[in-house]
Amino acid sequence: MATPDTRTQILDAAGHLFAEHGYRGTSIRAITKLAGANLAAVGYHFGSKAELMAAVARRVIEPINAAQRAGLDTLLARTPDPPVSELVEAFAGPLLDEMPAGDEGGARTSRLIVTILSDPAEEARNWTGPAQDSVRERYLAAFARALPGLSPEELRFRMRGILAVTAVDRLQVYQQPSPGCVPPEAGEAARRWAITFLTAAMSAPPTRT
Amino acid sequence: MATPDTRTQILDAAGHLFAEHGYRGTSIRAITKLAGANLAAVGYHFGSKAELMAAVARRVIEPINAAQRAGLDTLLARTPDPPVSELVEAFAGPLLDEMPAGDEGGARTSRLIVTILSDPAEEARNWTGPAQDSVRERYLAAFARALPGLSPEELRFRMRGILAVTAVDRLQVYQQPSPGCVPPEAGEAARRWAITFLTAAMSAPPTRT
DNA sequence: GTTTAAATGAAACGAACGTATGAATGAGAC
DNA sequence: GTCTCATTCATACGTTCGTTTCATTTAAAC
Repeated sequence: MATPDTRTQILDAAGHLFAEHGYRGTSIRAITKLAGANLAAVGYHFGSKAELMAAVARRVIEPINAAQRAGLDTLLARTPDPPVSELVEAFAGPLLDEMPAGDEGGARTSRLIVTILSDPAEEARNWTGPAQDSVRERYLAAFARALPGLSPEELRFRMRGILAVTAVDRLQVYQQPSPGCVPPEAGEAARRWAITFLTAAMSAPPTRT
Repeated sequence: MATPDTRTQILDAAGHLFAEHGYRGTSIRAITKLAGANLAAVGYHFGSKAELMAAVARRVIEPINAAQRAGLDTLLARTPDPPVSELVEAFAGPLLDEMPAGDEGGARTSRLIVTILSDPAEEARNWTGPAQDSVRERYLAAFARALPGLSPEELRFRMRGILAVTAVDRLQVYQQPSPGCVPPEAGEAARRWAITFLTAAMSAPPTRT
């Protein structure tokens, strides 16, 4: 296959290294070395390390956003009031698909998203762009219709719970001790476990006040 | 009040800064400056920056572990088979208590735990010590008795879900747009929301295979 | 008062970092 | 051939980092 251009190679290398060592733990030198490019290539193609990170984040998150949006469109085309379980599937499914358990690339994507979401730097809030905000608001409205008794605040809390469960899936805690013996079908199983877990959680009756 | 000793002042300052800017985003110079101590004090009292982080992590996590352990002891003293809701309360409660929403200190603790759990560095896995492992295994066993149909793998998945929901509570996503208008009672409300959310999730029937 | 050990202070070390600069290289246009 | 412009390259700059060193201070023991 033809080797991709320098810009793409840098994006790939940065995706690997940011996921593995975090934003601050990854140097431009390490990225360009892994990409087989010159040190100055990052400045030339992206402007700065922060803008490179933003490009990496966009490349990871945009397909997820698109799939979430398409899933909701499909649901709403069928009925104006989709059930909770299908909303959960449409919202969490793309997240789980992009980071399947037991898959190396999936673990990397998951770590990358955790890196993005958990970075304390203020600028990290602008890494993802405003596109996902509109998707979230649409799901928020759909969930609000499906869960009429829920206050907006508690609903936001639960939506954040979905994000937490899907994104933090790959944190090492509670992982099987021997990483080598993760069965190959664990990816699909974990996907269904997550849907079960989240559907039950979202469907819980409102907390009585 | 008497000013605490240098060691404690450094621990306090490090707790603030690690939570706010992450491990790599915080310099020893910033810590000692905030603590009003000399730059070399970290090396003298803790040995290195990494060991300082481990001390900070232990100080935050140990009370949570102790409360989790005590809660389970209380439950098991009453009945050998506590219901799921009470197990969730005993396990997640101390986590939520140490990082109440709407409270500045709670937000800091939450961010600190996210920093610890999400740090990609390998050494971060040794920041917390082995004490919490035994607590987790005990809860794992208690949940297994309360949820007899669940496979060990799915149970581990759900336990990780508890951790995710409680720890990631404070990630900015889905936060109210205007941070000033968070009602003061939001802390206690969020606590109950989390218990509701997690109890329903843990009580879900096993995913059919 | 002298001794001793713990604690603090000021200063420096080498290394790694992000970024900027200007020359070299390459391929297509004319 | 030569001009042009996008890209790549080697190199350097200034900063900040964690750590170390060694002198100085402090306070309790004798």
